[in-house]
Amino acid sequence: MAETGFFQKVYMVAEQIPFGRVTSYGAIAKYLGAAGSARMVGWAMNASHNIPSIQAHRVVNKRGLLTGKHHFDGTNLMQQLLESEGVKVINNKIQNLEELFWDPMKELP
DNA sequence: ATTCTGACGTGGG
DNA sequence: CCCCACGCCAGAA
Repeated sequence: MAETGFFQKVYMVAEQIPFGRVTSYGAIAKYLGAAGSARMVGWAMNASHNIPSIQAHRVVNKRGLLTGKHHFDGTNLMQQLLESEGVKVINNKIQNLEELFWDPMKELP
């Protein structure tokens, strides 16, 4: 089942994000070879709503801002999930981002 | 077919 | 660090 679909890859990475860790759309995009098209990753994540295994709340923009929190069920659901994992979020922004950052290019083969 | 928007990134100030 | 402007590709009206 070598599905090379774009969102398929995004799902694969999103599901592999470790607990208490976060990554950026651009990092995933680059890992997929679509560097510069980070928006497409966000678009793929939007379609990931059908997959409960996707940890979309662990995916933020490079600044650590929870840009996609508006797409979750509630308004602060994303932040609560992150804080529940030990990630400190202040003003929709992840603190200690450099420490929590998980780079698929570096962690995944 | 055209136009705008969008879960972004980068460069410059 | 923050703010502004441009570029990326796909989808919706």
